[in-house]
Amino acid sequence: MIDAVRLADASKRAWCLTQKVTRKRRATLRDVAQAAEVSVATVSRVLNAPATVSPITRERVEGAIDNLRFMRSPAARAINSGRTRAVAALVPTLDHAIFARFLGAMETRLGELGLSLLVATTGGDPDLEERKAWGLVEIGAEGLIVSGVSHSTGLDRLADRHDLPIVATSFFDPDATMPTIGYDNRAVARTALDHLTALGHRRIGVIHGPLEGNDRTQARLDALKASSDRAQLSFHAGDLGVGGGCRATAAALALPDRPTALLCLSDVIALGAMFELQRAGLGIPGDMSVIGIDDLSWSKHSAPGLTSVSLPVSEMGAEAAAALASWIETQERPDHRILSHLLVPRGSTGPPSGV
Amino acid sequence: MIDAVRLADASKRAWCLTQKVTRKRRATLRDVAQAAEVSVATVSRVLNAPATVSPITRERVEGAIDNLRFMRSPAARAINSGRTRAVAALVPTLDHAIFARFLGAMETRLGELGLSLLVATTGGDPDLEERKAWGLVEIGAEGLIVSGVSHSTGLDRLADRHDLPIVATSFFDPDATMPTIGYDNRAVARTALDHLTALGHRRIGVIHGPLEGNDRTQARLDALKASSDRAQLSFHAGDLGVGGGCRATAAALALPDRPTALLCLSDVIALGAMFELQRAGLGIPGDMSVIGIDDLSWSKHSAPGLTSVSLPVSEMGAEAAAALASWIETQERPDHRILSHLLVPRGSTGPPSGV
DNA sequence: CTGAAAGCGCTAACAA
DNA sequence: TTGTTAGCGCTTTCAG
Repeated sequence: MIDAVRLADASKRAWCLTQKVTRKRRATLRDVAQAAEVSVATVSRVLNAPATVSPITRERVEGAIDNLRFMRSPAARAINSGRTRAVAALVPTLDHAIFARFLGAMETRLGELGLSLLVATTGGDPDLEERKAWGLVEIGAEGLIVSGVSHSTGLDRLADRHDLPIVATSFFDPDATMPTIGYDNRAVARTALDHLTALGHRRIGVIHGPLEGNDRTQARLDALKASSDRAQLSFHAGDLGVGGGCRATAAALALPDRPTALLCLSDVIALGAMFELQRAGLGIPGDMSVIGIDDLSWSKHSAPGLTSVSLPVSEMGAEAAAALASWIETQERPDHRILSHLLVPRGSTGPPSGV
Repeated sequence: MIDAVRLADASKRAWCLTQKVTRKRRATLRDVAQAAEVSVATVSRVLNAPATVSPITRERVEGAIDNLRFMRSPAARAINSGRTRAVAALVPTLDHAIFARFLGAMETRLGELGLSLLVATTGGDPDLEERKAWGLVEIGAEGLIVSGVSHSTGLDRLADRHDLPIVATSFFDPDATMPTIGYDNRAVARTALDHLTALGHRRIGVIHGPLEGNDRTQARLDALKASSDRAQLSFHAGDLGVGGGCRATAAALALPDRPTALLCLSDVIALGAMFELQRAGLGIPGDMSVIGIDDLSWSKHSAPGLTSVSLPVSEMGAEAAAALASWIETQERPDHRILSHLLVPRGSTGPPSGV
């Protein structure tokens, strides 16, 4: 019945000013126009270019807007502008400081650029990754930032099919089909190893998490294996998280020819290693050196401070956001970008005992 | 010129089948209809109710869809359905395990419910909180879940203005204007205190983070102060994070009449306390008991295991997601909901020395 | 089973 | 400065 009113000859302003819109139906631009006795164009103007409307009409319109508690429909705006102003990030999990930090930086940067962030987690499952990616696009993501798995072809299909900007992060690979913004995981691992060998360590236990669907861990491990002439390396896998670090470390300690240093592929794992060493009554770095990767915010505060390779995670988030935004804006695909890591030596590493 | 084609008499199917759509313009429903020689309605049907279309036409249409790499416009769908299928969460920061875990659980649940998650961070700033909330709604969030600050009136205005479903989490308050889903922070703090006093501690140092814009910390502190007849409490504030815990702990240790136990208002702070104690050469729990709140995933693995009050953070995320979804779906505002916490005694607490 | 046509709520020419 | 009027891309009656 509201429609009947609308369809009535618009020039004949015979409607009743005091009519109450049926409760629960949200006010539209037309309702406002009607209430303010102006055209929809005028209302649209006070919304988008207030300066072009005479103060007096503007006030009237604004009054109507307030009375009717009007809000523009995002969908209708989007359909006209062709833009939703939202992009999406796909990460394996939020329950990991490194991804959380990454997303935080990204969200902040996107906010500055006037974009909102959709977040979805994949649990490291390529299938889910693909499904969620489609879902995100279907609800309006203008671009995607993926972190983690990423080498799946599903995303390539999406990118191709939809001309969707997708940037991959957490690794750098100039040969990848989509732009990558990240660090060189092989170099990162080598940096850690170099630090240990430079201190004189020759028997080193490498403590790492699960490999499945984790390119980063794999790349680091590969680099280490390729450098195994520099030291005698033993590899110990654990589950995700601190617990995994504990168990893998226990395995390393049980070795007949125990390592003099532990190279942990993440700070979280290193924390587990430190706990385990403490339980074993081993001193750090006196009995065992420990180095991590990530340089999480607590690493500098541990006792002793954890030597770590600092990864440009926040920078990566911000850069990825900026790259994606510019891609969307200019239609020009951004270049791959490598970010540098940095060794942060602290108390947890020292020369092997007996040197 | 494409439009010229479109405007040509539609019944006269005189267009060239091999014409290539101008590259870069995304295919629309009409393009598909044209290519498949059917009406837009039919294309829409194969998209939304494939069963109602004859297999042969359907195949033709699907072929066209593939050829033209067609994807429906989310905006256009939303404008018709009135639904965006996205909700938003507003948290102080992502850089904190507790919020990350919360969001993770929420995203998972929302995914099951067919909703996507927009995430924005406020840095604990009420102004930013309000701005971001409006922004999220303006790009299409159908509902909001806030965590942290939340007592700002700005959100109430938003809720009122837009009839926007907003649920508040991380605390429980049946008198709040919006539905709250959370735990009783006062009870949580009392549980921790009870544990310590039951063990015989009478001088307890309370280690906490910043208060500004943090209702949860404030509520916990209030409860503690109200119970100060049970023990002699000293309060030590630190910055956010492990570092803050270290410094506040150092202050507590410097007290002339040193506490026998440290009640840390979060596990992160407790980690800082443990590090600091280790640096000071004090044994846990021999020289000093430590209890935290949160029961983060690493807490059980520390050396010794950290006694903590487990907070139903994941459950809270899932519940909040479900409540918001049902609110949106049924238009019925959900009830407040209180979730229970649980003391998890581990090795870091014991009777005071000398008892 | 299929098509024509009327919108959804808004923006943007183009006129007045 | 303001109004008229086409659409945006899709869904959805209502007829055939």
